[in-house]
Amino acid sequence: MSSGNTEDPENSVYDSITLTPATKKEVLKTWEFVDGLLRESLRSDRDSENSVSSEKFNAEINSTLQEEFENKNWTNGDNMEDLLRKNQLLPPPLLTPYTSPVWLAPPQSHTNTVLTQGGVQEHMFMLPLPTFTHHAPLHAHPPFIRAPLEVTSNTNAPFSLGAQHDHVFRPPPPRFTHHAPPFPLVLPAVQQMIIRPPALPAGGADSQELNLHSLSISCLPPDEGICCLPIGFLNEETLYNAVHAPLNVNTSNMFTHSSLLFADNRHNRRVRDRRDEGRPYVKKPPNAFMLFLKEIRPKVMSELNTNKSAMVNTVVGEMWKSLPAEVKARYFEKARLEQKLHEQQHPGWSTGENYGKKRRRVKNKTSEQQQQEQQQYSL
DNA sequence: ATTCCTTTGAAGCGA
DNA sequence: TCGCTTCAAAGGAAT
Repeated sequence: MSSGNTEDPENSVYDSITLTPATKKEVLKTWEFVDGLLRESLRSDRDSENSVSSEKFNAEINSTLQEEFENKNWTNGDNMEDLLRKNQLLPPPLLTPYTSPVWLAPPQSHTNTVLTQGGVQEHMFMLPLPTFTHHAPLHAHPPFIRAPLEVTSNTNAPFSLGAQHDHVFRPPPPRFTHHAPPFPLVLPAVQQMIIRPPALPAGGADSQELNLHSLSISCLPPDEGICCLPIGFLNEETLYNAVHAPLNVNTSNMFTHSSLLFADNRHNRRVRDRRDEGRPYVKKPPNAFMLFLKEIRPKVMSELNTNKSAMVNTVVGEMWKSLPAEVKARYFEKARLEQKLHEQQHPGWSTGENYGKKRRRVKNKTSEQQQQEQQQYSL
């Protein structure tokens, strides 16, 4: 590693790489932005409110899982396989307190047998396996820039679980590699970083919504004459407008049962194109990182005062890698639900249907290859 | 007008 | 099975 003075990050980063003082300054300033963002996020979204959010989130998750179970949408075997496939990335969905696994009693008519760490557990349905619960890592990996890096625990400032799921740790001394990304994150030594995932559900304690990416369950006020007015169809689904009956058509209140509303016209265009061919373009469900990205992007953009998504995504990517597994697990679980929902909404659909539909410019391709591709697309 | 950039994870595809 | 490619989101930048 570098022989630079790690106690003076601004001057030691790094002797082996030529960096102008301006670049160094900019990089450090950038990190201050990120640190400030995270601290502000921690301050503004604190304690009890988030606790309720977590409980709500867990309740919704458990409810959905129970429903899936009762409907036999999946089995214990499926779940175990899924957990095993994801290795240790699926500690239990419950978040606070981090002490006992979640137990869901199966319907009386079922006499399920599930495997636990200690052997066979009968007549109980457990999510997830306690094995993963107890082995969930209790420390965060410090953020790092790029491979090759040896990410080691910082014994001077061990990771600690703060209120709810705040995670405090000290980043390692700043490092550059020869493959530094365009937007390198350089972490000044001894600077403390507080990462807090967005509260779930996004609406906070008072929210009446469980916001899955592909399904927003809206609880309308019980009275006040709100009604759902069918106003058309979108991708084979009825599109409703929530209105004060019988007048006041307000397009801002539109909602639909699924995800096929896109704010970006470019994406709408793609959907339209596919529909014109007789088949709607069904997007693939988002993975865990995409859900995290979608939630935290607005805050990052706001705090960094930039609209450059590529830069923001790089920052969020570093944040994601810094999240402890038990926090990531919430997003993996949410992504799993998204996928289940997607399967139900689009039976028989596979990601292969979208494969190769996007037209990309490809670097370093021969003109012959590009010609072949163009011929393919024109078919 | 269209594609790239940039991230991680899931899945398809060809060898 | 393995390694590579594509696509999910997003919006400014590049083509």
